[in-house]
Amino acid sequence: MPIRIAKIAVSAATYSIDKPYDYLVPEPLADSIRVGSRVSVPFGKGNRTCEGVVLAIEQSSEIGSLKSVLASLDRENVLTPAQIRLALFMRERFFCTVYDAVRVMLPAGLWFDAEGRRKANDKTVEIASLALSSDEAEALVEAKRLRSPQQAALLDLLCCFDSLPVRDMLVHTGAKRSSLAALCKAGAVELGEREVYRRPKITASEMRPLPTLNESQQQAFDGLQALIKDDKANAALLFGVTGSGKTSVYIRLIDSVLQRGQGAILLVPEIALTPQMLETFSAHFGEQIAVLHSSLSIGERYDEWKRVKRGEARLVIGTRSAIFAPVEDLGILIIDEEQEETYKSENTPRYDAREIAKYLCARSRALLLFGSATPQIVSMYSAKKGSYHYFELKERFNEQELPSVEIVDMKRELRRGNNGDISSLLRDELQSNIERGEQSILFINRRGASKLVSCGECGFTYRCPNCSVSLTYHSARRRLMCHYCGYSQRVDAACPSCGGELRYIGSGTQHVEEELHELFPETEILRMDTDTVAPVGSHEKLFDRFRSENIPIMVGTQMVTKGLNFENVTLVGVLNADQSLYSGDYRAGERSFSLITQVVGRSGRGSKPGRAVIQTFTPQNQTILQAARQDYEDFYSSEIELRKLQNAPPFADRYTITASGAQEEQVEWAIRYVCDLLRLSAAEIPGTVVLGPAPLPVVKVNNRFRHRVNIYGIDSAAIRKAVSAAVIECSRDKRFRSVSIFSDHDPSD
DNA sequence: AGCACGCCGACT
DNA sequence: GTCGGCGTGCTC
Repeated sequence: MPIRIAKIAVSAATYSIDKPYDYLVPEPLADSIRVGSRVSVPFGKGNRTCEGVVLAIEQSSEIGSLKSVLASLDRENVLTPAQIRLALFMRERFFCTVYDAVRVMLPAGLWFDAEGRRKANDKTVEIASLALSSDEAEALVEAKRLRSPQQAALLDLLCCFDSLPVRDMLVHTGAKRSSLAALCKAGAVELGEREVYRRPKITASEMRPLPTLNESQQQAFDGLQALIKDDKANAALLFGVTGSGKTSVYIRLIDSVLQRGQGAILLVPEIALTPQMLETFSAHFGEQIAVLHSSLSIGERYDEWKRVKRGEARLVIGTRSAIFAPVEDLGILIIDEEQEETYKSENTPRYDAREIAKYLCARSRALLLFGSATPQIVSMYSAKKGSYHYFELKERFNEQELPSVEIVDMKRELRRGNNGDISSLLRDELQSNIERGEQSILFINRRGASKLVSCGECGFTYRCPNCSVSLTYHSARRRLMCHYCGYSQRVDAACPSCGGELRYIGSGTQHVEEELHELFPETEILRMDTDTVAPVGSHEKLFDRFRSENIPIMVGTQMVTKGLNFENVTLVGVLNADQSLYSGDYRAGERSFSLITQVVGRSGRGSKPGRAVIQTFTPQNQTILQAARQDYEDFYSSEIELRKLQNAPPFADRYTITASGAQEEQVEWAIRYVCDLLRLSAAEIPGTVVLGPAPLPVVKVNNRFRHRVNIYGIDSAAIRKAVSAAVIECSRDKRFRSVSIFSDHDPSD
């Protein structure tokens, strides 16, 4: 008799021991255990039960000394063969276990809590249906009319609709449950259950016809549509300045894919997934859309996932993790604002949705479309060298003029005796906007937006006890907080070290708001920051207020830079443009350019021309000047030269290995060992360099010290192999037990 | 990571 | 004798 053996990826395995483990499939479970279903299995010396996913099933005549699968956890295969392949790909690409990959691919509702209960179940409603022919039922209605009017009403309702949810029937007729029970007992009505979906609320709207395209949109659309029909694995970059109407092109492309009977995925950065945006898509695609993002409830996400898996929704719109939606026969995968860092996960598995997108499109011969007003340098490089098809939307919609931009030198401002956050030019511009009844937006770079508390006499500053950073003051909570571990404490009345007076430095949004109040005492100001712990939808409400109440000035961080169109905004100010330029990361330039470009693009979206004021301490900085001119081409050509000199992407791929632990000497010892291993294998890979080890800029977080080594090179596959081998060897080495080690592809921290 | 096994010292 | 400390090695 042949024996069935299941190859299983187990949840208890760490990266260094992760591989398919063989288990016997006991005869009674033979039917329920399938490739792609989850099981529970014993693992390790203690045989503690853990979860596993079946990767393959093989027949064998050997009766080895294998353990047996304990139970099946799914009735169906929750993973398709394609998803299993993807999990294996992710292990190789992102240095995670197969189970880590599986965990992030499936919706949270499918997972089990500590008691082994599912976190979300299929939701059903109780329905009542007619158990009689309509003639009999109508006769019964007449018979009941006088003595049992409630029963008659219920029956009457069912004569019109064959079956209805019980709740609705009772509410509608005002009948008691007992009346329905009586009808059941009499055999006139049957009760049953029907599955329902928990859907995220999208503001309902009338269906709209497809958008008509202007000439340049039409050209891009024609070219891209040809690539869809091509049935090859094509990738394309759509470069479109802010306001050039990329969304209309997306809509037409998605429509064309759906018409062909294929599926589509549209990824957007967290911040762009606004109700307005969803409303636009729902007005074109209605019920075909499934929405997947982090603020859905577990049940909603689970049901949206089911709708995709069952093929009922063929267009998925969502943030990073929506890349895992099980869309059959993918025709197009669009990544909007492809430069956004939110597409890369900072937790295990440290996946990049853009990398997964490339993999998926290559496999399913779908069109991969990256859209951006400020593409990543690496993407534009691919386009220039021809590995991506390239399309451009040149005109702003309605042929609006780009805003006129002024750069203000804040050093000069300081010399003139203005040590506030608002330059005199910006003040004058704000003044004239207030007088004209037009709106203004002021943007504060997030990195500069925190407030330090320090002693004026002895220079004391508050430090986090768990991390190597200063605490920042959050006026909303009136407490000192750590951005890294969440530690918070109250602030003292006087310096705890010398008793001197404490000063608050830095320009938080609140600080700017106060300064504005002094400058314009009569004017209402709306403040919006990312760090205020805000309930879902509250940003929307603030934006709505800003629009509808025509509030003259809005001050904010990151939030205010993205996507939204405000007709009446004709002035934007960037208060500290330099803040993001000098972080030491090779992407700092590209981040700043993108940020400033987007802020400036907020101005003049309506009929009136826009202005922008950029305040900086380095007014000659090339990136700032290029962003001010919205000159991507120029930025690209200088930046690409820089990258060549730095041997940075796209000229070399970068991987890192990070060691962390409570004792810094141990961590340093381990990372030095990793570094040696890496140098040894890098010597065998041409064009590869190992840099480091070095402590991270913030060396201690949550009482753990972090040190890192970088490896740069062209042969990515070989480098990944070397990196993986080094990580495995080091984590198996008992000398480094107290140290944990992980690797990542080009992290941005 | 997490668990058993084993080899050694301290204590009933 | 034997209980329990932690160093070592393996996980189908």
